[in-house]
Amino acid sequence: MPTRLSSYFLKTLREDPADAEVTSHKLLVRAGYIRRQAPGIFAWLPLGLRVKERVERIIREEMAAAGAFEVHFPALLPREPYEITNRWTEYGDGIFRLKDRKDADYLLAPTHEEVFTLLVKDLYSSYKDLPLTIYQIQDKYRDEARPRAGLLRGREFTMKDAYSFDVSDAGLDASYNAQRDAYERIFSRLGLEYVIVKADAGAMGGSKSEEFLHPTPIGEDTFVRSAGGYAANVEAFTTVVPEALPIDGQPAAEVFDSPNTPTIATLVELANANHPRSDRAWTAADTLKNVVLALTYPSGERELVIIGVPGDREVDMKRVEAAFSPAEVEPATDEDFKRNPGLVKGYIGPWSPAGAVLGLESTTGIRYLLDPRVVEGTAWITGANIDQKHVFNLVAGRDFSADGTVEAAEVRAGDPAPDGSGPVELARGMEIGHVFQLGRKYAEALGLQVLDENGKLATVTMGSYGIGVTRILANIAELNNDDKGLIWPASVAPFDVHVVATGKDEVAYEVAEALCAELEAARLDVLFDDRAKLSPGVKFADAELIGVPKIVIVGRGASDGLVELWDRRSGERTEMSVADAIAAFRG
RNA sequence: CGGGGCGUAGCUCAGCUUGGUAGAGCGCUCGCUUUGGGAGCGAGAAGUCGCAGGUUCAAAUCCUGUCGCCCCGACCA
Repeated sequence: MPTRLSSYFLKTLREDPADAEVTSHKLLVRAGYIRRQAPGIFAWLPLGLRVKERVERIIREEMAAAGAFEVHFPALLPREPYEITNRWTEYGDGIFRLKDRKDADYLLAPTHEEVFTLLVKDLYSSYKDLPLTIYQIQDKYRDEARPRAGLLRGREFTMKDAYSFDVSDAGLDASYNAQRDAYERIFSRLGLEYVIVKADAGAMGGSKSEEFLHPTPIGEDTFVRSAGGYAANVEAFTTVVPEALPIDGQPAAEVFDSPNTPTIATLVELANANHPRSDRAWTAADTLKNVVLALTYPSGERELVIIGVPGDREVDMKRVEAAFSPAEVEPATDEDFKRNPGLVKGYIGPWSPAGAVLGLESTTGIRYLLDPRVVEGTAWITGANIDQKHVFNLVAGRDFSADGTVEAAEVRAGDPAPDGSGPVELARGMEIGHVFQLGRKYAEALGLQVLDENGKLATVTMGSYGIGVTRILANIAELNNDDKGLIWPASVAPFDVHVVATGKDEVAYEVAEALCAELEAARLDVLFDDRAKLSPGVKFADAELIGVPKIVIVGRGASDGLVELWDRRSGERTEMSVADAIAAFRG
């Protein structure tokens, strides 16, 4: 039986909801797919459920093809497993916590690594049982500081999360690649463009991590890519190290007076005015900016570190956070400066007439890390560690050295890709999938070991693989619409055909009824607009809003056995016989 | 947490500056007409103007506080 609109649970809205900003949110609410319950939390209506199920079906098919088994965990979990891995604490305000009647702590799971690990530990003891990949499609809960954009960043969202278990690193690679391949097939079938970017793996201690980003202006992640195929998260981008320059023959360093130079621009201006260079003017790129940061480690230990970057580049806090993770990073405070009188605020540099205050021969004991571009033989204008004095022609490797390098400077369009594939551009993307080699972190913490072929206990190595189901759905909606409404790709459309009966002639309804029966017999999901006493304009507008890609209009030609095939995407309407219409869908 | 905007009928909004009977369009109910692009006419139902205090003869409107929502940022996989 077709789904009849006259009695379906559906109300479309004529106007955009006031609380929606992005297209997918507006249209999904207007067309009756979802309703908001609380910030970032939505109810799913029949149409929405159908699309969600279709997205999930594609994922299930590809998971099965990749040899993964579906399981299902509760969203409501006890505190203990997360306590063992320290994530109860690490997640901070990011998780929903609650207590039962006995005052015991529970949480709504933000992700399920712990319980999957424990499940395998429960049941498996031998290497012969591995490899294993299991997954679930489950609602996740994260108490986001700012949910936004409807389904695109919710506090409740549906995720497919898979976990692989292997004895060997090679096995993990294979499991990882199987999931990665499955993701490529899934996104291709969904018609979602994606780029695979190297992701920062530091935070979770894993060895390898890649994100699937869907390029879109409303994306929240900035990534870089080159025409030659390089793609990376900004945090994971590595700077191309230039060739070292000869030190011999470079002029000696000179200290100069530099009062009132609060910015790099004023410093450059003053240097050009008072100490011009013969071959070319000084620019911001000739200056070395030294920034003092305070790192706070999870242990509570606090460490100052100074990073030096070319003056024409800002320090990118996201990159810095990634570089020093899991430490928290903040700018040094006035207190910090007071405790370190060797640091002259505004005039910090890796050198001093009185002896090095920064770098390897540091007298301050503060680590000094440099941007990779500051290679041996490069000359810089930088602070002299004396109030109101800077120094120029300060040569790396001759006049100063550092304790290492750090990826802290911002990435800019035009920077060379590290793999030599050309200059990069910056683009916005939204994370729709993430594959991650976790390694043995969780297995170690939770004691997941199996006997190997030598009868010795071996700690299992794991991967975790996530796809944001509801986010994918929103991205598809974001991509497939026009000013009239949604236009679903056939692979995820809530119905295969939308039959609209219209006109005052009873025959139209009879012909439409028969047509629906034929289409159903051909195993198509049919939505039948059988609403009588409703003007045609309303039905057409609803059909366009709902967005089933194939529409059949049964109206004025019905008594002659003619119907119109209406392609929602192209807008094209073709009149044909009922038999031809059926044949078109069968073919 | 910082910045901005908004809370009035089921929905989208006007009214607030300058205090004086609570409004429109859509939706909903009933009747008649209408049926290829969100129909017409007529008759209706429907709101503690977010909440609390204050000023005033009188508060949707002015003042104070508070709660909530949306957006930008911070944060976040």
